[in-house]
Amino acid sequence: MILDRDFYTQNDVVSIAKQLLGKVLYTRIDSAICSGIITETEAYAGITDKASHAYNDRRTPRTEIMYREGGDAYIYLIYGKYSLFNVVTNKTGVPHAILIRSIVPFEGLEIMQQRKGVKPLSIKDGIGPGRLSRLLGIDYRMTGVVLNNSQEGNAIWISDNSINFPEDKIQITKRIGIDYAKEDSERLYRFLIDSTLIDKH
DNA sequence: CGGCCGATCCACT
DNA sequence: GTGGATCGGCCGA
Repeated sequence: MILDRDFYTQNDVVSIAKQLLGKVLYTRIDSAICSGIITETEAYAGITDKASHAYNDRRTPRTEIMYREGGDAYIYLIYGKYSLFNVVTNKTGVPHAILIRSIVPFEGLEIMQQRKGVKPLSIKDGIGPGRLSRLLGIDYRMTGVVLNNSQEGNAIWISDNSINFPEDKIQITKRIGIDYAKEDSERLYRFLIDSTLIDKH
């Protein structure tokens, strides 16, 4: 079941970040469908959160996407190399977003392996936010797309496939790589579940 | 314009 | 553990 606007427009971005664990992120790029089970997320709480691109109500051509109604993709380029994938949440005008930090590759493994710039998938090393976009074929130029699969051509969406894991094993920590956010870097906005605890059916 | 910097990753010591 | 890659976004002049 595909997550719809009602899911993304909930008003607690931190709660949504937790709910996204175990959901399945899909892409259809050049007709090829790939997916990964979400195992790590981070909430970014808009204008009051120093770690957010929209901190202090900073509206720019890039961050304008975050001000849209929840359910669109906010994707941006970092370090000149990596496209980081976020989902926009909350109602129009509230620039909340959630970074998807890690997945377990699920469907379309062969296609993922063939993508340009993708290193071979190995069991041991993790898949971070930059690598997961490479694997799924997500590019920062797709920012602003609606998260559904009804459109023609390329698409991104997230589905609830009833994948189970022990809720009490969710780890909650500070966010990664945002020391510049000072006191807001202390917020416990990161959620992750060990990939070995996921029941893929 | 010019200059700084980043919600990362990987090669190398 | 450390530093370099690499380039768009943002800000200040």
